[in-house]
Amino acid sequence: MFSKSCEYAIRAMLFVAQKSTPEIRIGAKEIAKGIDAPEHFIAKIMQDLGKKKLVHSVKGPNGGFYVDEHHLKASISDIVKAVDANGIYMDCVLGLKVCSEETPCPVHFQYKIIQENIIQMIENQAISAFTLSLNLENTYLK
Amino acid sequence: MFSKSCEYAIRAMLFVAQKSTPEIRIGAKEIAKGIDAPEHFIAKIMQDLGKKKLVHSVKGPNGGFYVDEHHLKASISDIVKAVDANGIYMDCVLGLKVCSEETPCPVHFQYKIIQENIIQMIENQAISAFTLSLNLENTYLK
DNA sequence: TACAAAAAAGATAAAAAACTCTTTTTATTG
DNA sequence: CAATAAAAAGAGTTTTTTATCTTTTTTGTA
Repeated sequence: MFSKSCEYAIRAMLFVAQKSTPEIRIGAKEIAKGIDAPEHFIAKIMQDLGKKKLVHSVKGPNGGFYVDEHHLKASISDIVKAVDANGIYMDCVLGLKVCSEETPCPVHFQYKIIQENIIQMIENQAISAFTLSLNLENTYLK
Repeated sequence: MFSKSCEYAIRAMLFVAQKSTPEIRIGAKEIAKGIDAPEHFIAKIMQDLGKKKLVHSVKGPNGGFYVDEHHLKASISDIVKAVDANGIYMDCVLGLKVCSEETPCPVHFQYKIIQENIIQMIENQAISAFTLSLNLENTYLK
């Protein structure tokens, strides 16, 4: 459904949302450990999320990544769009170049409902909504 | 969601189901044209579906692929399992190694419903059920 | 029996995704 | 100001996926 990069990006972002404040930044190494992902790969992904303005980054000693109130209002879909583009919104589940109400693939109408549910899953909660249950250890990132 | 190979496999199988009988076999080239996919790649995929007993194949002049009554009772999920293994049934949508009711990822319970819908989409109709609307040109494979 | 058609098998190639390493830049702190 | 910590940048590697090409085997038919 999502690329490995995107899975890591989502988990990394949720981790930073849970652990960081503008004063307390989280380094790539710590993120990698926190979500059980390869360190250098996470570094690249975080760099990307920084470019796309989904997180802040600070260089130098005590630097790292953090999110502010604004970032916390983003949704998982913002991460997905940044990393995997709009495939989830656009692409036919059977790979047809065009698949529409007029020229549907054999599962078009069944998939449409699933797609709407996926979109709801990634759009209808802000990043901030996930931190509570992470803190309570009701949900996990590794 | 599915690999490219799996998308092709599903479309190829539906195409063969629509066009073949035990007497009238469909060649890899014809399948490739019929679903707009690369010929040699389709040949490999069909070879695979043959090994996995999802289609029959006949060598030599007038040979090709066909499905019988038994094959028509299979579902898309049988193709998916043959080509992509059981990821759709098993894997965490955020890539956690273990993701369960006890140690769920942050979207576990939302995704669970989606996953059930996906499984229903690929399990609850036999291959034979798709040929009618293909024949009526209410659905398309390319 | 010779030829041709088609899949099977296997090798190879190209592209993309996943992952790693090195160097540079920036900033903090002793 | 020197040392150090951390991200940025960029190059490189490995693995997987996608796709192609060539040779072999099988089989029907002239």
